[in-house]
Amino acid sequence: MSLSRRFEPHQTIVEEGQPADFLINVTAGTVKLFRTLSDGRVQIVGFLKRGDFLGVPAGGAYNVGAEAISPVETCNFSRPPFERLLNDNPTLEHRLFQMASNEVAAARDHLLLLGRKTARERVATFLNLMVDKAQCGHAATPCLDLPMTRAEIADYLGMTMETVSRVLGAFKSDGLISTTSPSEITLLNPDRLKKVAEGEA
Amino acid sequence: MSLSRRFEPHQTIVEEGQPADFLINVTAGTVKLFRTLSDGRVQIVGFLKRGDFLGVPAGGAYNVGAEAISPVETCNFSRPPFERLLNDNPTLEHRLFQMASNEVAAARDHLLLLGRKTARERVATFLNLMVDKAQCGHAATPCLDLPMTRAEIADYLGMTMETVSRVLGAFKSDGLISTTSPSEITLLNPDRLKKVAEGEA
DNA sequence: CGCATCGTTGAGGTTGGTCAATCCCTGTGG
DNA sequence: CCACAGGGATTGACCAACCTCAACGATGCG
Repeated sequence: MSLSRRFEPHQTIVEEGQPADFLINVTAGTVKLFRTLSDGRVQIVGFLKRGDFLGVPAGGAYNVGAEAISPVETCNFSRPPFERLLNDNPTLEHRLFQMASNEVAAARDHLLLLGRKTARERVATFLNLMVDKAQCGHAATPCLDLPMTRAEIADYLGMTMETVSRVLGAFKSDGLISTTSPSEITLLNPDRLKKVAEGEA
Repeated sequence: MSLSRRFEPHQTIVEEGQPADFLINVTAGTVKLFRTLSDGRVQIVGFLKRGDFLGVPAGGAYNVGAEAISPVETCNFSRPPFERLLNDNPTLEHRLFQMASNEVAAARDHLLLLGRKTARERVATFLNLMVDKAQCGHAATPCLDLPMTRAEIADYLGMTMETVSRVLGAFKSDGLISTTSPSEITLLNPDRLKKVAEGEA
């Protein structure tokens, strides 16, 4: 009833509009979820990490595509037995309901970002978000290892990779961050970065 | 345990960050949900109509503000008894879970819109969405009566009211819509408008 | 009738996008 | 060991979509 699978970076996990036969739990790695327009424009709607679910109800088809960013392991539950499990186990459904509610809340933050924030604010918000997710935030100058490319960051933030790159460059000049490689970013001043993210700097 | 309330247009229903003491069910009218930045920028994250809920879990505080657009009636459930009701009634929780999943799907459409669509595409998408919600879509040339102002449409679409106005003007010149008053819009060519919404025209 | 709110229209500016060249790093094969 | 290829990242010059600011028109209400 549960099936384990592996995916390499760039590999497709589910395609938009595909019948949602499985409920997928990510057990390792990072996954991007996205929606696309017919001419190729992409919007990444979220990243999944260990413990996150994909394919929660929402009708008979996945409403997003999913692709592995780093090497990914998943645990796939075929739907009918899973639905039965839910019926017999209200606590589990309660748990999923909580997760769905958190997703709604996260989506609303994302909507504010895409609808109303400037490029600087978007990138700053993104960095803060990544720090929170990585739970390395207790350090005075937390250090990130981003699994995604500049283009993927751009697709998450509703901008172009060039602008992402320029803004990160500006943050470096401003002494807000430092980098060893493109994927390794240290936040030199988390407090100020939080203010930038909210448009207060 | 359940409390009925009325709100006039412009009246605040809940404030962002307020403790979420009630779960609110809209029984009549239209409500806007929004998030704001400290400098006054607003993003509307959704509209509620009859049957929609506000204040579903998501922790101890509302993560959005809510304001009446048209005269609104609500039914407020104080939280502790409602939680008990949920525990005793898995079917009800199942129902709310479905609604939350639908909300996630809607939010993802909205993210694609805000992150990647042009002004024309945004307005076209909005009109289509309103037709669907109003269920007057079976007519060959469905007619809308929008309860919200141009500024509110703009805040939903992540643009300015001027641009909304200009795009609607362009749609009129293109023969896509006609208007009797600013709030009354007839879709003269729903099929083509759908294509515009997806960037295929 | 006059005020207030909403909507429309116009002129001009700015942010971020586009297009293109270059850099950097890593892996590969001669 | 080094040349080269290829993907990602960076940088620059230019451009356009949309925003800003401001004036004006319509509608409704006291």
